[in-house]
Amino acid sequence: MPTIKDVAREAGVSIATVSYVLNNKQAAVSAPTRRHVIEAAERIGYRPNVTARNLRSSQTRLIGYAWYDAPGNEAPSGRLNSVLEWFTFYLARAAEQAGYHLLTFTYPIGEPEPTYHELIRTGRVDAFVLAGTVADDARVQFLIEQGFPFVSFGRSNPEWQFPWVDTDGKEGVQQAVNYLVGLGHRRIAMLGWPEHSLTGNFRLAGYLEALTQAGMPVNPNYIWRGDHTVQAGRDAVEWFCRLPASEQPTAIVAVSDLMAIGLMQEAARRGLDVGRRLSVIGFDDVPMTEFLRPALTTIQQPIPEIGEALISMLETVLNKQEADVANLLIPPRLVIRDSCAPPLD
Amino acid sequence: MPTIKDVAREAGVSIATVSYVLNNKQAAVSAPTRRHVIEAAERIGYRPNVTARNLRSSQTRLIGYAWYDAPGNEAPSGRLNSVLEWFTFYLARAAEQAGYHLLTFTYPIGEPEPTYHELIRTGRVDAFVLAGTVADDARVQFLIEQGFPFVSFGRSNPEWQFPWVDTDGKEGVQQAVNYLVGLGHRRIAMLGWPEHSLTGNFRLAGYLEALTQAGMPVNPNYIWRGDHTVQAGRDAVEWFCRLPASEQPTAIVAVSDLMAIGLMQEAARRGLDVGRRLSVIGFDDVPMTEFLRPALTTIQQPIPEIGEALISMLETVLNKQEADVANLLIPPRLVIRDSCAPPLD
DNA sequence: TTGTAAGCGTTATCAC
DNA sequence: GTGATAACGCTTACAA
Repeated sequence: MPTIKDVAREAGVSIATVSYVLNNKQAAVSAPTRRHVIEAAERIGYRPNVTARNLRSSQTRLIGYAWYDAPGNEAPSGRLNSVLEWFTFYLARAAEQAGYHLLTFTYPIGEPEPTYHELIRTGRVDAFVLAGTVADDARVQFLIEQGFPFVSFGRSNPEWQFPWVDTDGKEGVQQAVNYLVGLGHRRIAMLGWPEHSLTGNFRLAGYLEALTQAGMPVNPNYIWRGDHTVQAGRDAVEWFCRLPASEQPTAIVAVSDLMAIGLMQEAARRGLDVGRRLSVIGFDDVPMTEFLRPALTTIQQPIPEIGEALISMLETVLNKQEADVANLLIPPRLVIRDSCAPPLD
Repeated sequence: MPTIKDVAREAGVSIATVSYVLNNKQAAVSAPTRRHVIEAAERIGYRPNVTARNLRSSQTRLIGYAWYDAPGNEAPSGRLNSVLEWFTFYLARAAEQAGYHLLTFTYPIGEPEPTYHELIRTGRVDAFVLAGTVADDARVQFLIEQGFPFVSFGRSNPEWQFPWVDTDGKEGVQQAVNYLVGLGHRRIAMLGWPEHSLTGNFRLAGYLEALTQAGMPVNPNYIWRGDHTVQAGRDAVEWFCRLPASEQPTAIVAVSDLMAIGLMQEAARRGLDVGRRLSVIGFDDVPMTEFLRPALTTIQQPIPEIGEALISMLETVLNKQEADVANLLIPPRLVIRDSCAPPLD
């Protein structure tokens, strides 16, 4: 590989001049010299060595990103959060446009700190992007403690000050419930996540808010909590079907597409015609949803925007000494397909 | 961050000695000195700076991996190849165990070379891992041309010599067909990919081979080709249903789970009881498959092994001057679930 | 306007 | 056994 010395020799100037020209730093380089340098660089196909540049400027232009965060994600059956997978593409692309690359890594479940710490101490990365943060997230806590730059896709404890971007799950579910109310539904149920789930609680809050705004009472029987699995969706249907016929919900909003799929499966199995007799709305717009029968109406996360927002936020964090913490809540979009209809009765 | 100088000062030795001890290179360091150095390093929490080390040893310990390779992969509807997504986890982990990290990047569809070239010329990575290679793959061709180290998950043109690991798709489909034959099926169809698909052709070869070995004739009507979409699966059912009733297949092997899902959907819509009246086998063992009704019998790719094999192959490529090209075909495994039964008639 | 040279944090060659 | 020191390829302060 040609080095800066080769360019200098080729152009008949010093390496400093080459550096000036190629970095557009010092304006005071004569036009002819500049041209010679550029042509020489072009001629011998010179590109600055990233490692050397990094060493000199004590940075890496690498952003650490751990792909797998939730327990159980290793087996195929656990690998169902396609949203995060889709997310990485946009994150990587946004990073590249900002002159960074993603360094993706893994860590043992439940013990993130050593891995993050090692990456920091060896100067491997300039910053981290977190995803799938939870309440009391150990990574957030650790990175705040270390004072190491990071941004997060997802919130954590409200008392922790750190830069994050998140989907406004509350707003999303509100849209969904409003849509169902507009369709004429009065018995609307919510399939949520366990109470410790931050994200689940935001989404549930949207459900409650929308009902309140519509002047509808909250029926505790209409809130069923389960894990992020297909089975939880099936269980929910079983639960709702146990209610007296006149009390059974005519529409269900699920906190995730995966659970909505379980909902649809079990409803179909029981002869409940989803999209007619029962309306279902998911959350995420996971790839599969549009191929379901009926195609699932769902709340689409603004994944590309989130990726871009995170990187732009990270640039701010990285450039400013004074990191005034910014947060960004991006409203999702209700994608209306075929799984909802006005109630039959 | 403490540097090697700090350790030297703390231990009262020179930086050379510190380096010797920490790299276990020169045996000739007295035991007490060695101990002092190790303790000093421990005490001040020293870890060698990766960038400096890399510059000195002209390597990066970074493996470039482009996540998104196939056209149409950007939109959620295109992002359906969860196998590749699952794969990355194991690839990243194997890389880490070998002392490397994955640098993930993206490139404009149809124009990979400039991105790969830039990564090479700037000395960003030591090697690449390719995935989703196709016939006449531009990346393979380019990297061979450049003589830059890489390994590939997937084959390409047979006349090109390069290190790859692949699932033995032929063997996998043979297993599937043998299983169906054992169940008593005589009218077995295959849902394949278009003719230009290398992977598709390997899998189809398994179908043909198995039929031949079972002494069964090949009925051209039993081979339907389509894209890697759910819709292709639906179309296939339509096609097979157009055949005279006595000729209609009692079992179908699909070249991918996604297409098998389309198969199942359309069959169900037509009242064809999958798992009883019609047997279906997929390929990949994508996450969703076990939650389908009936749970899909499918050919599971040995993803973790492939990731590990690739990294171990890459280490060979990276360490040997003389890169004698190795290839590895790993047999997949038939995962029997509920979508197959003996034929009814 | 351009060149000299220091220095980023290592590793490794050579003295001693 | 251990310590100076050169070198990796670059950026940048300072000198010319």
